[in-house]
Amino acid sequence: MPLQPMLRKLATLVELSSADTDTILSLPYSVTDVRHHRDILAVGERPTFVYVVLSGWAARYSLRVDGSRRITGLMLPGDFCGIHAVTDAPMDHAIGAVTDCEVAKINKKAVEQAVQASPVLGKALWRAKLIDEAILRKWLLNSQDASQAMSHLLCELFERARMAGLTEGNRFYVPLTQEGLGDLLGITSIHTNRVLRRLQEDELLDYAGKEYFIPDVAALRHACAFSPEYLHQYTS
Amino acid sequence: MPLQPMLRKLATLVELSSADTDTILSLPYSVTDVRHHRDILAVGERPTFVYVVLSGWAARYSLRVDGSRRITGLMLPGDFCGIHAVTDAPMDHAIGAVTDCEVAKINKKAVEQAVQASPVLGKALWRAKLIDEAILRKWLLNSQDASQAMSHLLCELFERARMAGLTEGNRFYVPLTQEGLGDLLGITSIHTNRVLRRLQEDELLDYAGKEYFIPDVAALRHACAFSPEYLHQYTS
DNA sequence: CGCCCTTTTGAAGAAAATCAAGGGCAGTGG
DNA sequence: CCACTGCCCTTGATTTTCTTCAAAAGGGCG
Repeated sequence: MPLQPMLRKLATLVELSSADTDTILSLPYSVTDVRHHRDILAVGERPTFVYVVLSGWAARYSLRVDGSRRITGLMLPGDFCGIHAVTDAPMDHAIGAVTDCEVAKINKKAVEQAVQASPVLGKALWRAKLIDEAILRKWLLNSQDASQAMSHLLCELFERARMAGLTEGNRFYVPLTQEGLGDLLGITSIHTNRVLRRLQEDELLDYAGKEYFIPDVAALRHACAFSPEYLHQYTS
Repeated sequence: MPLQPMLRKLATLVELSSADTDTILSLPYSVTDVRHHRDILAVGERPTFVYVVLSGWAARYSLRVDGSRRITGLMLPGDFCGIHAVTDAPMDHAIGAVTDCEVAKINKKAVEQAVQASPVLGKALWRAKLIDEAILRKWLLNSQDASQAMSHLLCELFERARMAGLTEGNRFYVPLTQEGLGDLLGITSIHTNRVLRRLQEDELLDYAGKEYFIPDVAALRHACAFSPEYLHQYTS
């Protein structure tokens, strides 16, 4: 069942009855393959679908006048975008595939009907949006100090990858170059490199290529005051 | 009618029928006065109301371990917060009054019922949230260069103040100290001062105390690539 | 093997923080 | 009325952080 990653994600947001699960699994969808660096949604486009990442990573990003890029959001398997479709508004930023991705397109009307049938689904969409917003606030909050921002980002990505079932112990894969990480934090790739090496020296982090390893999660979290609650505002 | 600012705001988001207006005006609410620097919602609190700012400015903020503050959102008259209430999640940040404020508290259940009665209201709430998110993305995007960030912020505030009916020509009032502006941009008050003076020298901006004047809106906008679409993703 | 992309390191320069201090202005109280 | 106080704005000097420029060293893949 291809929509499995979405179900997994939704299950972290709300408690799904088997009826809700049925509603979701009966959603009509089509799966598209998107090659890395290709856009899933372009600036100015008015999405008529809700998009769910099934495999791979995608990112919200904007380009500046000088050509530099800033990533303003990341989507891991199970994450969706284009909920935005409810508003008929044009995209003020783009969403691009970071790696080759499988993406499910679900018709906006079908989503609206599903929300009618399973109100808890509407609640889940709200929660997902609020988490997106909470993440943006954290990124803004941590943007003062590159080292702290990096540590916090890695804590966040580790946690999100873990929730998506993409970790092995304290090891995980981040399919971004150091330049990509820089675009996330708003620093140059050179500075990204130095910050990473520093964390490695301090034994808060280890990495080889795009494989990352956190020797001591508590220590890394402590270094950047990371507290995971904002990622799953799930309490019911 | 005290809820006037909220109506005005909603009218920028969706087209309200007179029935919708009636639904909104019949919402039960109570008005509270909040003194400046007091919290409307504290960290950890689980809001059971939706709060609407009727007069004054409020801000979302977080405190860092070192005591410094970062403002991650601003609320002008008509703006609401605590929509968040739908999720029962505890606040991961605080909302405080920037100036003395009048705030309306509307019971969460009443809001849910109003959304049932006037679905367009639900759409408006979604739009408002999406605009909050778009603003956060812009702040992140512009956080690279203090001068550009400041110009962009002032363009945004002018536009938002204008939509709320708080401007006189190109003149408007920003009830924040330079330290407050610094907390918005993530820079020190000293640097804030230098950036403002620079804009003044360049004749992109004039100010005296908290009164700001933009001699040439197009010029200021051009300097920071400001384009207002993200503020009112209103197209229907 | 050779090429391209990415990582790594060095050195110089710009942007912003920090440290330090003076000045204006409004409110308060003698 | 004036001195005092607190808050905010302003400016200068110094230090830290990050960028820019430059170049070398891996690493995967045709």
